[in-house]
Amino acid sequence: MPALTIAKLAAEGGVGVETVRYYQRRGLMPEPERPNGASANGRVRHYGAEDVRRLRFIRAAQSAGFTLEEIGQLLSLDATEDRARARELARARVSALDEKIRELQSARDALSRLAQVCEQGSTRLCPILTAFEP
Amino acid sequence: MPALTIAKLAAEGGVGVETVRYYQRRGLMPEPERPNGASANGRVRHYGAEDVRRLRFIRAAQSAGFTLEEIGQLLSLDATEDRARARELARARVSALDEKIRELQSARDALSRLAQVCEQGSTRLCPILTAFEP
DNA sequence: ATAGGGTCCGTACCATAGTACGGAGTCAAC
DNA sequence: GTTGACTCCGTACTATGGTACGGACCCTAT
Repeated sequence: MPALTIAKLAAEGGVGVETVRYYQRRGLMPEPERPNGASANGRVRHYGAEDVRRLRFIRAAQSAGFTLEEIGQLLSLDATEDRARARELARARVSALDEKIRELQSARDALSRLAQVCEQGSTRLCPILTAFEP
Repeated sequence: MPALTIAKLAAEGGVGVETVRYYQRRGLMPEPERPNGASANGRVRHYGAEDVRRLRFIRAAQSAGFTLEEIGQLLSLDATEDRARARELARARVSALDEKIRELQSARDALSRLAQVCEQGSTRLCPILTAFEP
């Protein structure tokens, strides 16, 4: 356990320090105990490998389209081991992703066609407004 | 040209009236001339097929990941017929979409595996936190 | 001619996900 | 034993894309 400071943790997760603190406020990241020893308030906290995993999970789940709210649910499900609910959330997101992927794929194809048609030197128009029409 | 009111136009585009007005404020939708006839201020505006196309384009471009800012650029490019720039924007977005699609696909697969593993009655754990780990 | 529903317009408010700031405390190195 | 970088904490502000509200006005049907 490498005993990271918040800046190191943030770097491991590819985010800024303020973002980690924001996740703490939202209850997504734990606020570790301050090592009790001196003036009660203001001691520096340290983080370990678990925190890095958790932070990376949050980022990955975000890129999978979960909101921070939903990610909070997932994290507590992970603690309570409510498999049924977890499966439900995962399946719902898979469906949403399938639809989103189809949508992006069709947008991608439309834009790709547009770029072709708008080739420099082409005599045809560049029909931006109708690019997405079926 | 069917002469739509703003509510009909919004319905055609699948958005709310307030959203159309928001797009007008942002300069994405034209604010049609008021039919001059009576008290100068406060006449009801009418919209036609062009407006419907424009509104639908905005929604489609949004789902392709363009921001409203970029959509504004696309719309003015459409007016000026700057093909080179249009091609550039389209190509950039195609690349971004390709990457996004790959990302979503891999998230989808991870979640799909998770849902399988979290099958009810399964004796295995439901490893939410590690779902996205390679 | 009047009632109701829709429009117009400005301004305010919302949710999401951060980002910035300022003052105080802490810690490691020199 | 002080300097400089970093931490802690609360509060405020940002960007994006809307949504809501309220008072005035308009328009159509009855």
